Amino acid sequence: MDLKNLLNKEQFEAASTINGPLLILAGAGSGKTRVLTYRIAHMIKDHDIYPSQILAITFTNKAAKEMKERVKALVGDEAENMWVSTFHSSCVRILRREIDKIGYNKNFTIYDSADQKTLVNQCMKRVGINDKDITDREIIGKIGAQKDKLISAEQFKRENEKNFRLNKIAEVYLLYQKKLKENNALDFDDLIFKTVELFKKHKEVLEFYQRKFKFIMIDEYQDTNKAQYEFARLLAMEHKNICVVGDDDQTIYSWRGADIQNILNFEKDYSYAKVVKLEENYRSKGNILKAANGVIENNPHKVLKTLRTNDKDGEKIKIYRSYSDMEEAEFVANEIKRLIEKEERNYSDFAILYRTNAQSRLFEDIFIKRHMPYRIVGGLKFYDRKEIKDIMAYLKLICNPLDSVSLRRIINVPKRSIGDTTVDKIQVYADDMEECLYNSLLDIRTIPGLTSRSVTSIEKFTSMINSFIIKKDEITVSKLIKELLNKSGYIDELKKTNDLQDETRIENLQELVSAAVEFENNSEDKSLEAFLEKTALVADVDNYDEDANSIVMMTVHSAKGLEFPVVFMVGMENGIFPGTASLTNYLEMEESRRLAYVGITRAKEQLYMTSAQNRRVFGRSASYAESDFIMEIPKELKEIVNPFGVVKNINSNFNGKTNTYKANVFSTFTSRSTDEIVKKSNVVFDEPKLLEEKEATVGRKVKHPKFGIGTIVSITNKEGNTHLTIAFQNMGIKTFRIDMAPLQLI
DNA sequence: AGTTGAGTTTTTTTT
DNA sequence: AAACTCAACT
Repeated sequence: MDLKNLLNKEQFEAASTINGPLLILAGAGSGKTRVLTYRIAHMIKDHDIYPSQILAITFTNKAAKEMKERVKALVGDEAENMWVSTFHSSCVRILRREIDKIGYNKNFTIYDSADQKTLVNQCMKRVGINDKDITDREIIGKIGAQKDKLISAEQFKRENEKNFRLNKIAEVYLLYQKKLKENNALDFDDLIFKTVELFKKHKEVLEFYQRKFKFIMIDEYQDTNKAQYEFARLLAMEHKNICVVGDDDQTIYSWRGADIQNILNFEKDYSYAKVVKLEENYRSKGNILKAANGVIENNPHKVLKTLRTNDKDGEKIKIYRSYSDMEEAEFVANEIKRLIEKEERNYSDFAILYRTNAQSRLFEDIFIKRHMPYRIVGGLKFYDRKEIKDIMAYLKLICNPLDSVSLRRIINVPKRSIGDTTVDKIQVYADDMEECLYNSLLDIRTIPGLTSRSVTSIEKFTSMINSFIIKKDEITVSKLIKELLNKSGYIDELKKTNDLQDETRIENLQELVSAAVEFENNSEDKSLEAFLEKTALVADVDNYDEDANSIVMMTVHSAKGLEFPVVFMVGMENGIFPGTASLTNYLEMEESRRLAYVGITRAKEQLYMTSAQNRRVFGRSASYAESDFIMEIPKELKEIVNPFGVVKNINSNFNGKTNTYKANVFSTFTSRSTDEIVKKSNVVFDEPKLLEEKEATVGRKVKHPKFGIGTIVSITNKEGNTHLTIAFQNMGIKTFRIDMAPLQLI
């Protein structure tokens, strides 16, 4: 292959380095996917490497599919033998073959977050935790964080004997793991955790996969956690042919355990590692790239790379601030209409990016009203809908009768007069006999104290499930679902009501049957197990089709790795983006800023940033100041627009008045000179004037003579007096009465 | 056992 | 504003 002509110098360097550890620092839009695909094609075509020796890990299933397709186009069908998938999918594939060695059955069930929640709640009850003291959320978070760090329940318990609270959590963690095993189930984090455990406990298994995967590639390496890092390290130990790609400025998953150190320490972890930087951006116009750099520069970070482009500057970043959130949505809709007419754009050229899923609502409303086609990626996923989850629970049970979480979910859905009390009695019996709930159901006649009505119902239920267990390998998944919908009485129950929602539910279930048919047509392995696996591990973004002609809306997180001609970043307000958590925690703030960076760099040609002076949040009205991230974009790169498309340049009224405590404001956020920051962020210091009540809004920055500068994080009313809670940069969080405190607006 | 209604909570971000 | 939870009712 003539790589030299297909790639630029750095890209060539990266793609032609096959052996040994390689770190590719790839800035946004620098063509890393192109490099990775050519690198693989080059390995197969020019170095006679078997595709089956290649493991490539991507961040989403969509990226995996795309990469495989592109390699296939270059080298032909033999590319099918490569493993290109996410960490989770690769681990499942390994575990399906080997998990019996660590005491699970190969037909294990994957628990989604709802199943996980149910089970954790069961465990909490058993351990005797009042959910007022410790919430399930906190426990689920803690358990997940431990698993991401490869800390087992036993180890976590040992390390926290002295801390009452953590010790309680550790007890839940222990019990939770025990129950997962009894149910023959793994949660998402377990998929990675258990694979690493398997590798560590069974040398021969590890050696097999080490020998198999002589060449390993990992994309989005900056977002790997400890467990994923370890998975890769173990596999690469033998041959050391590991190539990782990433960008430290795009770490946006630290809340999921992603550790930026993984990429920063790569050269330490793998000696003689070669480092290649891809610094030429082929995606965005000059102004967009400069804006992105302007923002990310406010993070204290090592400058590992500098992105540049040869493209024209293009249009300025358009800034719009509306009166209300509804007006913001209207503005976006109008702009899209205008650009479609004036610049002959298609609906599919536009993306609306926000920080939280809940923000899609208003945009959805207006697009419906105006008959503009749109799609939402993320939010309530198809497979998260109640009716779909119910049917999936049936399927999980049929596959793995040990799965009592799924069993309990559907034993009385639709209503079969098997209530909680009855199930609890059977559960007690099952625990005594040390067998699974389903087995006890089969022994129903030997269990004392049940009404004859429930016994009959249960026998009817088990004989139905049994018949499906027998059938599951003989009929197709779609056929199985259809029969299930009828025989279980699920559809009948929905048809009985006049509820409009139930009609939608029936449609959704038909959609599920279609999804099964599609699966049968496209999948190599057509088993029920494969279907469940596929549905458990898909992200919504995996189904995003860039060719459909509609506006797309999603969170900035989901948009990672994607690009759009015109991007609207909406809700750019302190308190929304960055969120409130970022206002009090500088690490959160830095992550938010990276998120903003990711958002900005999604845009190819035009970028809008919009905000609203007033918006409804939790049904209450709230007002937030314009996002700091907008201020961080150098003023010569942006222009203010109004609803009529009129543009005006920003003639900053920056009065240059320096202030002694400015250093305090920004010192935690940046290592750069404060004067420079002040110029950049357009901060204007007014003449001393006390803060008035109507000026106090969450997210606003204020000055206190003693504590310096802080951000208002909440406003409450106590006994007729307005109290402000203010987070100071260096002095912590304080609460004041607005009419007493000598506060000054900045 | 199942329904209704009041009261409570929700917002990060996802495999 | 909507979705969810819990307790008192039928």
